Amino acid sequence: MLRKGKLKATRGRLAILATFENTCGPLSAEEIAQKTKGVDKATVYRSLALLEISGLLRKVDLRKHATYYELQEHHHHHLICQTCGRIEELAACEIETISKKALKESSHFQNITDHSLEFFGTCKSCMK
Amino acid sequence: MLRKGKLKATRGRLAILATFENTCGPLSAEEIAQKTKGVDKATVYRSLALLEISGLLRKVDLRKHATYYELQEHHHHHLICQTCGRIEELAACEIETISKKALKESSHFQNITDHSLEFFGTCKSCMK
DNA sequence: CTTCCTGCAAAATGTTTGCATATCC
DNA sequence: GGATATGCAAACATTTTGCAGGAAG
Repeated sequence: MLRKGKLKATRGRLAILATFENTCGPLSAEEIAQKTKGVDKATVYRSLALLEISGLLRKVDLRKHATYYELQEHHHHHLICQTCGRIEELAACEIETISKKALKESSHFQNITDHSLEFFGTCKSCMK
Repeated sequence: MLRKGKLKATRGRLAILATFENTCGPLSAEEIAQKTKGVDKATVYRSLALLEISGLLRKVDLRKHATYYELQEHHHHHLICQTCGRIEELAACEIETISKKALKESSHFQNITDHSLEFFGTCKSCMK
């Protein structure tokens, strides 16, 4: 898995990836550092950056102060409750068309390599 | 403009809004504090939070460490160059359909009030 | 005149860096 | 063995908070 990203399989990185696999949903750097015992915070930040560049992880925008990451397994987006923070995963994504139109409309961009799409709203239990 | 958001029209808030109108594109809290002379950083952060809640400003995800805001005038999204950070504004947004499908697909959410959609890629001058 | 806003200073939080040592291939 | 990753501690950046005085409705 790490070799696919052209990265050395070190203890720290393996531990971080293991943490992701034992959790569902996005994690902040802080949370990862906490859950991954025996790995320094600095290493966590450095690893997250590398893992993101090599495409194993992806940043998620939750509109919080901290940076969140999740495993780049299948492409998907999120529904985030603005009240309690609950996160639901959305399977479908039909954004390719929009993306192509965006590039066509653009005057200065050569290509689009990535996008972020998150929906914010209220979940049923916060609604009452 | 502030009254529409049920906020007092204070010196600080007026100054911050003025800064936005004198600039094009998203601004970070830091940048606003710098450009808006005579207003304290703490006031800037407090005001930005309020202005966002009342819908006059909106957060923008640029995948940088700092939080960016922009005036909530017309609805639009951005194209962000991953190399130089150049930002282009996209006029069109046909995401309503996707949003409705997302809500239908969801099991726990009552409504969707907002979304964030940004495209990341490379601009022509960074391509060579 | 009452409520809310503001500045200042300090603290909390989140992230990055330098350097010596340890680890991976 | 050589390049790269790690831990530790310290620096840095960003955001939040407490409190006393000031401004808006």
